[in-house]
Order: sequence, then C-alpha cells, then structure tokens
Amino acid sequence: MTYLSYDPIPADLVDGLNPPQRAAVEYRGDALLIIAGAGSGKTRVLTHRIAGLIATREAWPSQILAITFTNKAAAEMRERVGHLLGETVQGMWISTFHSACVRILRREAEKFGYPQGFTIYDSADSKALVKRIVKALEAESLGVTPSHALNRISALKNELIDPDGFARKVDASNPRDQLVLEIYRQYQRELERNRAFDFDDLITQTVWLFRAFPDIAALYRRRFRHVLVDEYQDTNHAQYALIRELTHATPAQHVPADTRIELAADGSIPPASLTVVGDSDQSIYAFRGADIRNITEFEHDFPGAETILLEQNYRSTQNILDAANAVIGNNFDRREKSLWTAEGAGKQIVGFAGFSAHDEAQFVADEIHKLHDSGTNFNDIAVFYRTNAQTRALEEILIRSAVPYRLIGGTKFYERAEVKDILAYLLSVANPNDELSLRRIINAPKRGIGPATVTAISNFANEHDITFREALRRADDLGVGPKLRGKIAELAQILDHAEASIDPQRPTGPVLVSKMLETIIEQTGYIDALRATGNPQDDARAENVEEFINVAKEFDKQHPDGNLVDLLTEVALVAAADDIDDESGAVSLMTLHTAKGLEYEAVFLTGVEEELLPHRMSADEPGGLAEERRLFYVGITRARQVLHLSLAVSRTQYGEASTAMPSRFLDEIPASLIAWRQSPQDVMSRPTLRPTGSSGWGGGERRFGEVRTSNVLEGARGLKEPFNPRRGKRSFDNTVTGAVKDNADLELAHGDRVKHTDFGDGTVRAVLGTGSKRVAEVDFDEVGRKKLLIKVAPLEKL
DNA sequence: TTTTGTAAAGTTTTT
DNA sequence: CTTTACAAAA
Repeated sequence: MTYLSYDPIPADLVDGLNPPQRAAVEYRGDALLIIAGAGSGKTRVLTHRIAGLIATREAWPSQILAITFTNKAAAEMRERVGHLLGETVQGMWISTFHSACVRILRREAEKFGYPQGFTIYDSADSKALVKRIVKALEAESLGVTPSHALNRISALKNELIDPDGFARKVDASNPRDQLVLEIYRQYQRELERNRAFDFDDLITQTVWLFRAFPDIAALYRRRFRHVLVDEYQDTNHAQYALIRELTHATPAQHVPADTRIELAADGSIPPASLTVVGDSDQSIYAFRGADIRNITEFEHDFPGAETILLEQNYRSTQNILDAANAVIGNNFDRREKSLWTAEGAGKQIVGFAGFSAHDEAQFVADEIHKLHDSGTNFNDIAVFYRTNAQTRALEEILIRSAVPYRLIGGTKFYERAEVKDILAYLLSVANPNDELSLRRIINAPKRGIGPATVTAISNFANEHDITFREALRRADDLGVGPKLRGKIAELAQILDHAEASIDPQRPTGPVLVSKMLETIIEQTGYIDALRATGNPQDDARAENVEEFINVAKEFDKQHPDGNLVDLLTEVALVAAADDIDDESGAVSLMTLHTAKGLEYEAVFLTGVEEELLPHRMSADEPGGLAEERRLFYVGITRARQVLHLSLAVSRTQYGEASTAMPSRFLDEIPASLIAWRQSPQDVMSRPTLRPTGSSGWGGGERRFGEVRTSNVLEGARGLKEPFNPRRGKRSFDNTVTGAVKDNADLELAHGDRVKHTDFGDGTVRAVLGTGSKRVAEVDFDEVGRKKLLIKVAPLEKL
C-alpha cells in the first residue's frame, strides 16, 4: 500500500461516522462498492471520501470525476464538497453522465467531423424524426409504431449495438425486425446529417469515441485517476462501458508523451480507482435499460473489489423503516439488507382511502394544512404519485384549498411549443446543419410557407447537394412565387445576421446571447404575431416566450463568458428534479421516479392502488412487479417523520369512472404500523352518491370487515381501527368534485354564512390575503375547518 | 395554405 | 376527457 506515504486523513473527515461509513472513506484500492441503503448517509460518505483524497494529497482536484444522475444531485455534491474543501472543488468534474459526455464530445467534436455546436435532440425531437421515417416506410401497417421503433432503437443503443451490429444479429425472416433495422439505419443517418445526437447517443458516442481514438481516451484516463459513481444500480450497459473505458489501464503505446503521473513498470498508465455507490433495492429504471447486474456482479467485474454495507438509517423513524423493510422483503433474489435507526419508533403511518381521486386529494390538502398549522414548512412536505396523469385532481384541490405547491417535472417549460420554436431559432444559429430545427421555424410565425414549399426547398437542396440552410439563402433559384421568395430570403437573412452577431471574431465583439435572441424575435415578429390574435391562450404563449428571454438574460448574467452553445447545452440537459427550489415555501409534487434521492419531513404517497402501483403495464414485463415494489419502497423511504399512504376506490380515466382495488403492497405492511383515518372498507361500505347532508353512514350500521370486495382487503387494513362515532362528522357522503367557480368578486367577512358545493354550509372564520389570493378559513357544519381560495371556490354567500 | 371541423386514439416511469 | 390526425372548406 503506497498510501502510507501520504498525509493522514484529517480527523474531522471521519469523526462522527459509523464504522462502515468510516471504512468507506478510508479504503484505498482499485475498486470499492458501497451498498448504501436509503438514508444511510451515502452522500456524506462520498463527499468525505473525495475530500479525504484531496486532503491527503493523494489526488489533485482535477483528477476527480464524480458522476451522478441528475444535475440536482451533482450540484448538491459540489456544494457539500465545497463546504469541506473550499475553492479546491472548482477543478473537479462533478456532473451527470450526460453533461460529462457532452463536455467531452463538444471538446473533441472536430475529431469526428462534427461542429462544436452540434444539436442535442430531446425525446420529442427523436419521436418526430422516427415518425417521419415510419410514415415514409409505411411501417405502421406492419405493426411497427413510432414509439415501438423508438423503444427498440433506444434499447439497442443502450446495449451499444449500432445499425450494422443489429444487422448482423437480426432475424432475417422476421419482417418487423427488418423494418426496425431499416428505421434505425435511416434514423441514425438523419441524426448524422443534422449533426445531432439524441440522449442515448451522448453516452454511446462517447464510448465509440474512446474506442476509435485510443489516444484521446488515454488523455482522459490520465486525467481522471479517481472515478466515483452515484446511483450505480441505475446504470445501463452503455454507462457501464463508459466507466470501464475511463478506468481501465492504458497500454504504454498510447501513453501521451508529456505524462507526469507515476506509470506502472511496463510503462502503462495504471487503472483509475473506482468507487460506486448504489442500492439494488432502489433500482427503478430497468425500462430505461438500467441493468441491475452492473451492481450485483461488481465484485466479479472488478476482482479484488471491496464491498461495504451501510444499513444504519439517519433519516426515518423506525415505523417507516419497518414498513419499508417488510415491503422490500417480498422481493426474492436480493442481497439481505435491513434498515434500522437509533431514533425512536415515531408516529404511525397514516392511511386514507377516498372515494374518488378528488376525495383523496382533499385528504392530502387537509393534512397539509394541519401539518403546516403545527409548524411544518410547506417545503418540507412532498406528494408523490405513480403517473403524471394523477396530478390533475391533486392540483385542482390544492389550488382550491390554497395550498402552495410546485410541480416538479411533468410538462416542462421547455417542452411548450412556443418555447421549442424559440429554441429552434437558437439551434439553427448554433448548428446550421440542423434541418429539423429549420423545418420547425420555417413557418413559425406564419409566413405562408407550407409543406409543399418545404418539399420544394428540400428537393432543391438534394439536387444541388447543398444543405437545407444554403437552399434557403438561394431563394431566388427555388422556382417559387415572388412573395414566398421574399419571405424565405428574409428568414435566411435573419439567421445569417444572428450568426454573425455572436461571432467571437466580430470587430466590435460578440453580442450577448439574450440580445441576439431579442433581435431575432423582433425581426421575425414572433411575439407580435401571438399578441395580434387576441386569443388569451396566445397571450400566455407570448408571456412564455418573454419568460424564455429572461432565462437567456439570466444566463448571460451568470455566465459572462458563456456562449450560445453553453446555454443550449444547459437547456437540453435540465431534468425534472433539477428545478427543486428548497427556498420556496411550497409543497413539492412529483412522480415516484423523480423522488429518488430526495427526502422530506412529511410524505404523501398517493394512488396506492392495484393497476396504478403496481402499474398495470408492469404486469406482463419480466421483473415488473419487483420493480414496482422497489418504486413503492423508494417512496416510503423518502419520509423522515410522517408518512401518509392514500388511495381512491374509484378513479376516472378518459372521463369514465372505474373502480380501483387497494394495492397488494399495502398488505405487505404490518397492520399495526398503519392508522387508517378512513379505511378501504369504510369507504366502500359508504352509501355513495347520496345527497350531501344526509345522515348517511355515520351511524352504527357500518361493520368493519363485513364488506370484502376481495381477499386483498382482509387482514391488514381497517380491522384494527377502533370504531369512532365522531368520524361521521368529518366525512361527507358526496365525493369531493373538481368543481370551480369564478368568485373573484365575492366579498366575505368573519361570521358570514356560506354554502359550498362539496362541503355544505359553514361559517367564515377569517379571511386572509388580498386580491386573487384571498383565502377564506371556513368552519363547515359537517366536515370541519377548511381553507379555501376564494377566487375559485364553488362557494356562495347565504 | 390555412382554418375549421369531426373522428379517433391514448397514459408508466425519464436522462 | 384531452390531444392529435386527417379531411374538407375558405
């Protein structure tokens, strides 16, 4: 062990760590696997390990490469390492797989004949491209849909199989596979022609780059002597290959001449040290190609690797951990691992079964207010769900109940048509070869250039062997009418002008990116066209465009030396979890997938129903159920103090109501851990659709355990709950609806009697806030106290 | 070419 | 229920 010659690890980096954590910080060797259960302090271990390598002078900051899955996780790690080391953190690469690869690819672009400003296509772009190819091949009639083809292509890329590789192994007698092959070929050809990469390419092309240019690979291997990978259980084969490329030894013949690091006896660069952290119980990205074997076979892949198990949890109460352990214990074929905490049992898990999704959402809203009233900040509360479609009911009720919330992910700002249009202008400037972007903007705003003209331009470009963009410049030769000619030339001129204005060689210096963007918008009249329609939706779109200009301005302010390509890279790689703003006083809403890696004081896990969690789509996938269970496990383990599990026994899909069964996963939690506010039996035995105000089911006719719609309901739930005659008071016969009303002008004051569509009659207790944000606190006769946003509450004054 | 209308299809999770 | 696709009309 050569490390004895280095300085010792400073005590403050290991003090306060438990023995396995400490071992993980101190271990020195080529390969280290840290199996880190949820909440076991893995980020702490990783950051301390990095800091230790620097403090002992075993590594320069520039020799560290730390890889995470989200920018958010990368930013957090950077901040925490910075906290330990100060400025030193600047020289480290702490980034996601994707941004690290983009950085490498942009830097080496010329080596493989790409412009440094190549375009990154998002999933929508890829889909549009595949759609066009599928249509041209009439593949759909043979059962190959665009999404099917896209899935196949993505899976192939994740396995590092290019079109030729696929051609070699494809079943020649299977016409559908032959079609997929042809689509893959054309798709890849199109990407290349546009000088674009899709998301998967970012990883795979970096691997190809390293394999095709061993001398380039050697530069990176020489540089990165310590590679650390977070969430290793979610790596796919391509990412695994990338790690291998970065960490294996470099034979002497490829070692660069000016290498100053210590070489092995045979003149080669020794392998870099690799640390991976993961938890196979939290592997939830198999659908994206994540291969759990990367972690389960790590010791086999890296002989001599050390494995350290972190089981002590510093996040949740024992009750929450007991539930999590019980659930995940139903997955067979896993390395035995059991989370425990030194803190107490904590509160019981709260269960609630609503009649409808709105009913469930109302429970969430009410509980959030209770938590907030007792001192929990809104930003310490999160609501999780399996599918994005579930947000609608939640949002409706949260708005109505005056709960401030933020949607994390979902339909993102950058996916809006108008923002994509503006982005396409910038992409066209950055990468003139990007025909897809040009096609997008050629008639936005409306210039009278329809599909026919676009085809004419495209044909002209093909005939003369020039790019689409160059064809635009030669508008006069296209053989189209004079009016169109003028429009096309104008567009070409606007783009050329924009391109020239940010040229670093420009005599007066390049113009700011935001300035260039403003000029484009002004010259094209994009915003003016939206404002002119008088359609309120278009006004909103115009505002989104203005919002994007602000993003660009902010970028210019934050990155004085940044260029257009940097802005576009940042925009292309923003992920859902990235824009979580911890400072805002708002509840966070997100899917279970986005929740991974995060933690909250109080968690609401909604829609815990059969067909939803586990999702029906998972039923016929191999290992699907186990992955759904892990997803549920991830959700449970995000909670520090309070966990709520809720469901709705009926849910509307495409406007049609359908009944839902409680999830089988609920049965896997010991009954004693859950206190049901309203159990599935309660709600299913409740007479439904009775008019509000009837005495309903509140009396003694309700018998627990009597209504058993399926054996799923037996045992665990409801039966333990003591009968509570008061419950009739806080429940309501009608289900909560999504009804809203424009009440902007309604004046309310203390003592007013009001009538609410869902909650019945009540007395106004207080009115808070002003204008459209006025909130009424009402004591309802039947259902107790609620907070209501007056502007949208279905409320009238009596 | 664009607008307008009607019909059909679609929802798992995401870097 | 929503979004998207395609056809016919302006």
